[in-house]
Parts: sequence; C-alpha cells; structure tokens
Amino acid sequence: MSRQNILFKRDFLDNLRVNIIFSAYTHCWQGWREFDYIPDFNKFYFICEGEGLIKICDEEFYPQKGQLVLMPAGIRQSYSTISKDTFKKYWCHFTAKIGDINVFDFFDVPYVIDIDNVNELEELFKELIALHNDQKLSAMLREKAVMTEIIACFIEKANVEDFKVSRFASLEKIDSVVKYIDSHISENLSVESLAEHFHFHPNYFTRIFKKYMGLPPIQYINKMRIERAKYLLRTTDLQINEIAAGTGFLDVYYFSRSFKSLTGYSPSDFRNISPNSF
DNA sequence: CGACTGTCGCTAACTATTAG
DNA sequence: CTAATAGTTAGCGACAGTCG
Repeated sequence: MSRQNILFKRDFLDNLRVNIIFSAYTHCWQGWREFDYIPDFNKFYFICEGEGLIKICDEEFYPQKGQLVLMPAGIRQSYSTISKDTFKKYWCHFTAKIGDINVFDFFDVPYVIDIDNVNELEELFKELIALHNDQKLSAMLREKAVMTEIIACFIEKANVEDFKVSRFASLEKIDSVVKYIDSHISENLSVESLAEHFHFHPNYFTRIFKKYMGLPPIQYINKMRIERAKYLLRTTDLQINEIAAGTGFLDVYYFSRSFKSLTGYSPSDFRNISPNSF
C-alpha cells in the first residue's frame, strides 16, 4: 500500500458522515411485513432468535440467530414473518455517506454475515440503543462512534479490504487527481489547470470532486498545503516565507492568514507550541 | 527586520440551473 | 456526462501599518 493510497483513503474517510435514525431491540409481531419498498437509509438487523424472510433485490434470505443483515439504502427490499416463531432482533436505521454516496456503494459486501463474537456485537447494539435515548452531547458523539464501530465490524467480517474505485469511473480519476495534488502541492495549482490536465470541464470537475471528497478542489488543495506547512514547521527550521513558498503560497501574508484561519494559530505560534520532531 | 494584521479591489472558483 | 450561463462567494495580491 503506497503512502498516496493511504492518504487518499484517509482523506476519503474524513468525509464519512454517520447518522443514526433509530435503534431498538424488538420481538417482531405476527404481521411484521412490508414488500417492495426502497428506503433512503440503511438498516442492520442482528438476529437473536426466530425466523423470517428478508428479500433484497431478487435475493431471498432466511437469516439465523447470530447473523447480521445489511439492508442497504436505495435498493428494493421486503421482509416478512414465515411462522409463529418470529424474529427477536436488534436493529437500527442509519445513513453513512462519503460525500453524497452511501458508504456501502463503495464496497462489494454480502447482505448477510455470520458473527463470531455475538456477545460483543450485542453489547454494541445495547450501547447504541441506550445512547440514542440520551440527549447529552457526549452521548450523541458516542452514538456515532458506536455506529461506526458496528459498520467497521461488518466491513471487517465481510473481508472488505479496499474501496471498489473501479465501480466509479469518475472516482478513479479523482483518485489520480488527489495523487497529482499530493505530488505537486508546492506548485501553482488551479482548478482550471487540474481540470484541463485530467480532461474534465472545469464546472463538472468541481462538482464531482466535491461529490467524492466533500469539499471543492481549491479548498482541498489549501487544506493539504496547510498540512504540509504544519509538517515543515514541526520538522524544519525553515523561515516562514520559505515554508509559504514551499507549500505553493505566492504571498507569505496570505499564507499566514490562511494558516491561522484553518489552525487557529499563526505559523510561528504553531511552531512554538509544537513539540520539535527533529 | 521579520512576522503578522487589516483592508481593499479584482478575479477565480463555486453553485444553481438549463439544455443537449 | 458534458457544457453554457449567470449570480454569488471566497481566494488572492498588494499595501500600509503594528508589534516585539
């Protein structure tokens, strides 16, 4: 795995937004069923007992105790009881998006997986439910963390190792753009020149860049420039104007102002408070 | 003298919309 | 998916001035 791929993955995951709509533990009633609907949110069902039918697209599943079911947003699905022995399950409705895209659209994942450590997942769902009913700010933050942990468990168990970049032709190009920006960060990069280099119309380029990366290209470039400047401030004794020039800022004054607006510190303050990494 | 701030004006970049 | 247009916003450079 190259540094650039790791960078891309991290930047990409920086844009992950998780939102929990509802979570609960339920013993399904006899009439528990709905057919051929398309939700705009994802669902997890963690089956504890009982039996039932889940249909996703045209695939039918009869999940068992100890299995976790993913019912992704935007896909036609149905569910129903099949006997008096109805499901007892933990479940949650949630969205998890990178840019404007559902995170599960980036992976090839099965809809049903076996869980090895049933107790661990059960505890996570219990915590999720408790946190969802807690109005404290800290609980809201923890709720997102627990939801992210459940998603990570699912992805780990599903043996997902990487984004399916090839699934999105444009994303493959944006991946190249990000690598290009990383290796040319000290040069005079503009949206127009980038769009031209990668054969996009500038308007279209800005739009899809933001779609996948969560922020417009120029803001991403500036963010990366400031990250590089922070690194140089910590690890070198270069003068501020040299660092400004080395990170693509034509104007040291503008560099100083941008740095402060993004980090809250002026470059020299940042250097003074940072532990020296020599 | 170097680092930084405040302000001004120009323009590149962005967004929304529409159309092919 | 690509392109054009128009209105808005933010980036940027320049300069004067302050601070230590």
